[in-house]
Amino acid sequence: MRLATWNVNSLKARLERVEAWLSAASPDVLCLQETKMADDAFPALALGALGYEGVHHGQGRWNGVAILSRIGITDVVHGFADGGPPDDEARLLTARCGTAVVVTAYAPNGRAVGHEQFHYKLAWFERLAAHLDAVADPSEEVVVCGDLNIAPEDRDVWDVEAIHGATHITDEERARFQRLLDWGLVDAFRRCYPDDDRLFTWWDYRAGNFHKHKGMRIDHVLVSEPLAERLSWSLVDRNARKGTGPSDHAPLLIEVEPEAVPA
DNA sequence: ATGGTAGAGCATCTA
Repeated sequence: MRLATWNVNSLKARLERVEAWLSAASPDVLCLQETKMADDAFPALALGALGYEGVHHGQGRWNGVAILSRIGITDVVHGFADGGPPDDEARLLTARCGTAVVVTAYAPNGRAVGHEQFHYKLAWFERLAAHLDAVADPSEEVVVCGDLNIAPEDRDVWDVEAIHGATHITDEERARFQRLLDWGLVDAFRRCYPDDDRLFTWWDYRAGNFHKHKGMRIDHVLVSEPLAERLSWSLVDRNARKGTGPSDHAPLLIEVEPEAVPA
């Protein structure tokens, strides 16, 4: 199974690039974040023409997440299944694709440490942990992916001193990321590149940061052990961040070998 | 120089 996650920063503005990328990269599952559209604007026909079924959880101007799959989509859950009230913001979508439970997430940015939105971010990760308990078990095939808006380590940031005191790198946020790993998930990209620093998935549009390689690794694919033990490779497609009209995020892919079938 | 760009939608808000 080939699975990818991509914060597209508006699916409407990025549809042609998404279509071209699907054809070139040929993922079985593509999780999207920041679609910035309402459910009735989701381009199901255009994506269906490429062989992908899609489910979308949106609200209009902001946020919005989707799962595209050519290996089936069932058991769709919009938002949190933790028993709490509905989230005001469309940031979470869960579905079964083939044999895997796939959770796609667009975590809150946090804006500034101590800001109301920062507390919302921390609480949002608490709910995500409870959501995982409700929809999946780490002994099965589970993928939690998306723009988590956390750089797990200092080496996942271009210059940690330059953003000292900012969001994405605080101990509180990193503890929430670690909690996902403790639940039974493996950071697939880091497992493939244990010794490489400054490999990023996002670069600010401003000040030519992409070309200066000033970015962060804030998009992640976390997989349960049954998938991690069959993980073949992972990569960030930086070419998709180039050219005219890119998202500020690059797609992140993983490839998992098929489960061995006894002869 | 406390900046810069992009998207939604038409004044700002969010990132």
